[in-house]
Amino acid sequence: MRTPSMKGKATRRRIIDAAADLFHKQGVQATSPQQIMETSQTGKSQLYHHFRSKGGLVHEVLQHHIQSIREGSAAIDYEITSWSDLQRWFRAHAGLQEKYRMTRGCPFGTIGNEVTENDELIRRDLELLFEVVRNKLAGFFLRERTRGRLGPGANEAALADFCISSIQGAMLLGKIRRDRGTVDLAIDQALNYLAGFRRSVPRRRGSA
Amino acid sequence: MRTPSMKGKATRRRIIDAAADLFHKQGVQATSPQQIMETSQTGKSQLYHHFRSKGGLVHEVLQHHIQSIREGSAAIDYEITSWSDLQRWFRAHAGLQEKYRMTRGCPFGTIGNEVTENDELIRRDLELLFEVVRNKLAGFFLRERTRGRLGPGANEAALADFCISSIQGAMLLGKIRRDRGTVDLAIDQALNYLAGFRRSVPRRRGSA
DNA sequence: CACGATTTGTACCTCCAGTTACATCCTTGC
DNA sequence: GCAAGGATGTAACTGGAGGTACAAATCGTG
Repeated sequence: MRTPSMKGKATRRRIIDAAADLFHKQGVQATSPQQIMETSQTGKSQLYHHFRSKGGLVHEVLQHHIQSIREGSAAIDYEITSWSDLQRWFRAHAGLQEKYRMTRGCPFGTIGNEVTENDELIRRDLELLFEVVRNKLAGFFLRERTRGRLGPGANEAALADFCISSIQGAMLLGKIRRDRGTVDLAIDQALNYLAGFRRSVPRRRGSA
Repeated sequence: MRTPSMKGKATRRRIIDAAADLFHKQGVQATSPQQIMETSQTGKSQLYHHFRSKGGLVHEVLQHHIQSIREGSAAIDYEITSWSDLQRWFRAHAGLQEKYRMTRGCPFGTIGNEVTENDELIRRDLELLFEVVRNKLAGFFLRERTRGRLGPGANEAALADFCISSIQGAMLLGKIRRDRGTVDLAIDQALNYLAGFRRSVPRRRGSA
């Protein structure tokens, strides 16, 4: 495996995409090599040529997710620069879920849920993934504070975590109930809470 | 199977307890009949004598959870009659998680996350379970409103769902990070939000 | 105690997840 | 245009998940 070549990279990519979708749909445990092969139109040899094992594939899928978030090519936009962006970020999750007729949860949460005491490597991948997300959100809150648009009494990381865990809980409940209304309501409440920290910029006059 | 007898009931109970714990620990998919047999000190014949299939066992485990919640014998107390009870309810979840060294999530959420489009029966069980929980919480909020201790602008069911999804999200993130601090912070924020709806009872004077 | 029903033990079976081995076909850099 | 090694096809293997069959034991009730 010295120079990975075009065709190879394409195959590898197809496998990752297929696996990511299947993991999202039914979780890691419930997804067999067979299904991944069929969905990605590949054979067993490709699978094990490009990836050490199923666990290795999970790792690569998560790395791919992380990369997508970082470079802004993910299904959801994590570049938040305004409160309405934040709203959009929340609502995009509900939209994603609806796209799958409320039968799926969060792609990351679904995998995270399956982590056990023995999956230390996967757990760390997920930890990193959620840290990237948190940083995106916390970055926004920090900028808002800098501009005087954020009230006191909460730190940025905590607010970011609140966003993440709210959306995770909402999507889980939404999937169990197969009901978008549940998700929308939960999002409304989260936004409601966050709005409490919002400060309108004082008319430019007294500096302070 | 006309008259289930003492010994039989005990065995059945051991199996359900073992399965519930294993499902909580590692999820349904990752739990094999073998493991359930070992943990519950039973043989394969008992398993399939008392339960139709693995799916049937999952169903019975969930029914057992529902029953436990209803009759107040669950690991967590759902009888909420005061705001401090509500606080305790939240914190009990963090406590439960810590008991397992932050390696597990919520017993119900863990199963719920594994539900797919094809598990309609299990999904319904979980839907019911979460409705029972919601009713417990909503009941409290309703009583508070009746007594004039709840501000306007939110309905009881929505607040109850907010509690549930907050705790679900928090426990998932806590498990991924293996960090209780995350959970505690998330709970603080949820309580913070809820506190905004709390009204102190007006001095008993003007009726209305 | 006898009898039928319930409970348990033992053995077996099928299927497929997950993986490896190896041969063959392609790519591509020189 | 030809090696070197990357990409793919085919076959096979192991282990265990999930479940069935049936006989033996045990219970509990008249």
